[in-house]
Amino acid sequence: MAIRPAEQLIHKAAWLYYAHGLRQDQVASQLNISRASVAMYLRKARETGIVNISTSTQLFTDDVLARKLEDALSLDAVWIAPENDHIADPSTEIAVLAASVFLELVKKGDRIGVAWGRTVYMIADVMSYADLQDVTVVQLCGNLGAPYSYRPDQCTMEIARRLNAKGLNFYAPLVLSTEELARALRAEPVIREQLSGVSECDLALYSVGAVDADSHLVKCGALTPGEMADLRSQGAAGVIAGQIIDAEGKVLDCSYNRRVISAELASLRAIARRLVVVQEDSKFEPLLAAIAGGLCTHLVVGAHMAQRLLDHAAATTEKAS
Amino acid sequence: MAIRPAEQLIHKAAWLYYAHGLRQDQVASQLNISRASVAMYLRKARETGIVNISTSTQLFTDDVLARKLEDALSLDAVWIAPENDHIADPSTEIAVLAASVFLELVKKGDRIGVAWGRTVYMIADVMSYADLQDVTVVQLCGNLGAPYSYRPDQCTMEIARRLNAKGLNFYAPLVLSTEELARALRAEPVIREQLSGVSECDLALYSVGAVDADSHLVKCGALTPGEMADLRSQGAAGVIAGQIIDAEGKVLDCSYNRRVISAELASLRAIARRLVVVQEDSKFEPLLAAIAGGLCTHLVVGAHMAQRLLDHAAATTEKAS
DNA sequence: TGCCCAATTTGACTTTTGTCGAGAGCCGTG
DNA sequence: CACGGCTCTCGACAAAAGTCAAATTGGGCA
Repeated sequence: MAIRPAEQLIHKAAWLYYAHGLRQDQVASQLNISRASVAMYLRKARETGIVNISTSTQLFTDDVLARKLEDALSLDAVWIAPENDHIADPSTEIAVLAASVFLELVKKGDRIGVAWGRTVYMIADVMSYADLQDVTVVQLCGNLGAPYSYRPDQCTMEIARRLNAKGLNFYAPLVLSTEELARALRAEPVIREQLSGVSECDLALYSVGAVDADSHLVKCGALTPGEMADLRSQGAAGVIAGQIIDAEGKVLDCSYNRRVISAELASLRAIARRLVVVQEDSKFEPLLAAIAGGLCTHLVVGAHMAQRLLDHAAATTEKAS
Repeated sequence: MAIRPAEQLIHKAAWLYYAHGLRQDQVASQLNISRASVAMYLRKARETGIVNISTSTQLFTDDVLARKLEDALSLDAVWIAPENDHIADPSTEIAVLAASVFLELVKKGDRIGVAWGRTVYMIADVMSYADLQDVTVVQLCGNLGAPYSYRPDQCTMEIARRLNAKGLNFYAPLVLSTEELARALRAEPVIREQLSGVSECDLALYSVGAVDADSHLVKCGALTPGEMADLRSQGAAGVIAGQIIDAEGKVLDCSYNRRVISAELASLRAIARRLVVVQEDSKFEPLLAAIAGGLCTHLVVGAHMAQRLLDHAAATTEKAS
């Protein structure tokens, strides 16, 4: 496959069609090819991000509820996906919205930290292609060896691919069996560099995990259901980038956390824009914990969750006064 | 006209169509309106920048000629509009390309300085709409009272409108009749603030004017053809933001320049990205002057001009060695 | 050189989209 | 309260875009 001429043609076709507003048949005659080919080239152009179609997500911030939430929780921006409507699947809706929001937050030259989870992978999956050449996507936490399709490195690479950006992976297990080994591995130059580079990110994308038997930590074998229950009784409230946090959003003092290879929460907090996306209503407490810990500046949730958060905030304020 | 519900509908339609990939009839049934209305909403959405379609201008930098020029003239980036092709009008082609390049260079939160001229207005005219709320467009030089449709304030406002950004105009004549008056006016707080704010811009857009009887300075009555010829014999090589520069790109020491209200060249040079667009082949010397004076980091020209610049650079290097 | 395979291109067909004039709803005005 | 004038909306038609199987091209390999 001669890649150069093909690429050139796609570019030219896209240019004439989208920038000049010619019709497909006019493009075809300019380039001396058939209209069908033009249609195909244009599809490729859209798929590869040579052309970029994006919709403003302003609508979802304009929502009064979103504004209230921003005030109540001191967040920089909140987007609320409608759920009342007859839309097929609310969790998909949230992911689609999150993908748009994410693309709107990315700027040229940005360094983006990406964590791991079903939500993040779902966002990557519905994200449209863009052409941001000098963007770097870095992985925030170690890998889980499980055969799941949403491994941390895959999330990172998929998002990097969609953005036409550089992906920076690091290959270490998320959890090790002993604290000593984790310490030693963290001291490895390759790993240390990656982890210390996290705080230089301009944007982070992650979800928050629940502390229950459904958690990926359990499903992937990092923790047994029993251990999870133990952690819960010790005050575990949620999971961020593979680490267990308590209700205040601080790292829980436990053996598990000491065995994890992941970006420190302080590094995450050093990132100016931290986009948290939550799909499941059941992750209410974990999300509260993340917000309490200052791990979230930008939030995408469903209407349901938004209302619960607002009610909670109102109740807390009332109690305090 | 109830503006809220209409806007909401446009947003929703655009969202369902572009983000979710639904067909127009599906969108129509979701929103309980006719497909024809959906089509109309979508057009409005495109026109107002609620959706954004942009094509990568990478193709035009990939050009070997562009790369050579970047090296030869030490520019950050060069885009070359093809002229050999059977494309209708090369100057329109350059303007369309420049508009795309400009949009690609703008980042969120940017402050953009815009000067004045036929070229700049033409770029504004073909520029597609975008939704960049926290961008500010500032006017770089005073106004000419002439009835031309490309007055500095109009250039600024038009570009601001296209970007859905804030436009910052200042109302002073470009040229005054005495040097004292110009000095006094420059000292006015409103004007001083505007001019000193120029160096804080992140991006500038301007063209360069020729020193001849066709110049707008002559057409608008700021200078007589005779005065222009005089300036030329004194070493005037071009016009940038209403100011006359010599072949080295320095402000020419003349009464005219002292009577002008415009951003100082030093302020312009303080702007990180200075996009210069030249349409006419006749502006070769003015462009050389602008480049010599470091007033240009990003350049959009036609293939013809590009070749001339490269030949000139090669000749100069040869002579020097 | 000639053959084969894969990728690309094409023409014909279907589906989707854009557009236009007619009609309906709405508001301020006389 | 009836009357233009206005915009918004709809249905129907025309134009454009998407799709698919068949044909062609080109390049590697025996």
